[in-house]
Amino acid sequence: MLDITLIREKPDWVKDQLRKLNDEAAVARIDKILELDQRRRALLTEVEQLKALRNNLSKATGQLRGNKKLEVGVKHATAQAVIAALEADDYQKAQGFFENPPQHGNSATEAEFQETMNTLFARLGGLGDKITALDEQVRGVEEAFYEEQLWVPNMPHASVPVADSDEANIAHPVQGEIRKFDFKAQPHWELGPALGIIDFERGVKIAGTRFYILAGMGARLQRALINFLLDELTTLWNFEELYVPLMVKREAMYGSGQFPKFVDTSYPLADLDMYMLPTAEVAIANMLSGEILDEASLPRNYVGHTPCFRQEKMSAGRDVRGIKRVHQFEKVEMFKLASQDTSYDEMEKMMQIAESMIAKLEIPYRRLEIVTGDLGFTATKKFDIEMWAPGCEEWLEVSSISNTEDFQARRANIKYRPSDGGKAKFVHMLNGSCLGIPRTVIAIMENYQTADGAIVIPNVLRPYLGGQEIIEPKG
RNA sequence: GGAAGGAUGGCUGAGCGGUUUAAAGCGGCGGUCUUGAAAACCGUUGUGGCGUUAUACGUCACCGGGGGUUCGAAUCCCUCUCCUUCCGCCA
Repeated sequence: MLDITLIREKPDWVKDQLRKLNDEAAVARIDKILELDQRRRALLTEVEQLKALRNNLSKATGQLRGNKKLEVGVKHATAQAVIAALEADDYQKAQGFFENPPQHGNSATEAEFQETMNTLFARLGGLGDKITALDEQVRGVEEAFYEEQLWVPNMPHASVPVADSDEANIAHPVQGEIRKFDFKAQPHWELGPALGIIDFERGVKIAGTRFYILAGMGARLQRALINFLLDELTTLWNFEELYVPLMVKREAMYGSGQFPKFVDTSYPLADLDMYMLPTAEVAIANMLSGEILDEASLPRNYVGHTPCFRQEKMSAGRDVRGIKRVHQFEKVEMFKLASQDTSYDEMEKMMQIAESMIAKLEIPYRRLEIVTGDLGFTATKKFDIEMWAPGCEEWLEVSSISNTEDFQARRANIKYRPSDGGKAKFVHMLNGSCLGIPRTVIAIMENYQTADGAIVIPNVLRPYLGGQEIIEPKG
């Protein structure tokens, strides 16, 4: 969610940014938002004035009734004067009578005074009805106002290259050696079944297309990789490991920005209003919602390993072979909450961490700087890290590192108290994979394959596999 | 799954339909005193929205969430969530 003050003060600038993101629909929403904002503020001013009056009049009425110092006659005369003012819709004047009661009372009895008070209560009811009606209008306008804002993406950082499509993303130099093969490198969807470590047919049999089973050393290799990554992150890089719910409430999906725009890519649970986790980011981003953190506790580094569940409707028919794009996959996710001054430094650190893992796995990789047209909904700036897969002959996105600045923090309402004691500010929230597991498995299989279809296990993973060095065909 | 009791500011805890602003204590912050500290004393203390002459002032909302009753709700009613205790079941 954007800061409404920004939209109010620089609407044209905001629209320009949205055009860089190719989001014409959001551009149209800006005028709608401004209009709703105006209506909302006008209504608020009106209803709050009435509420202030009601508060004063109700309080004064109660005090008059219980007042033991004034004679009944004076109280009765006051009530009558107030009633007359209310009938003329002159609330200020009514208030004045409470503050300065008439000098001389009449000869009313206690019973007559109570009777008159009941009339006074009834007159105040009219004010209450007006307030109720206005409150309803306010509620309607605010709902529409909020709903519109939910569809507006984050603003790109000034440093993000402006371009329309992902084809313009800027590739940084390749790190590591791209291996030269003296035989035809096979794709993992050939290697896996031949070695008996990936079973596509039986995965599809039980769950449908884009599901698969890892078997034997395939499953163990995945588990070794996950353990390697978690161990590095927790012991070397000071990340706190989290085990999180794999199903989350609807609010969580809104908080991290998946909803409302990407409802279609989620797996809802029938009748429960809960959703299968599309990424650990959703769970971790919402974990601290509504809280105010101490600046001294920032940055907070979290790592969560979870399965991720995605419908992948957007890419129906694409990447259907192998385990590159599937409905359920493992991911080790880094998540940071940082102060506003440090978030881009923290972003750079996250990239270096992810790259250090890939370097240790000894797989060639490169950084990809994402242009405006490919930024996505929540990020101000994004880098992908890609591994080379010589079998399918493509660069595989194994990590995507985003700074969302305060966009998610506004939705989830997470702030920090600055060390100098000033007003609470929204935290900056960053997320980045380290790493996407199936694609890393693909890269390992294809880079480490031998001429006879075996797979050498990367050095750093061997301790996790009882020292085993190679996965060989059976028999 | 059943029964009962709860949920109040950073924390403890009073208030249970109107008697100035949610009492009091603890903690935090600032100050006085002190060579320094402690103690004591004084002052101060949350979040969000709206308005304005905008580090300030005014105003509205917030006592677990939502809805209702009422002229007026922390207080009464409904509902949901969570917590505690007891019973049942259980990896």
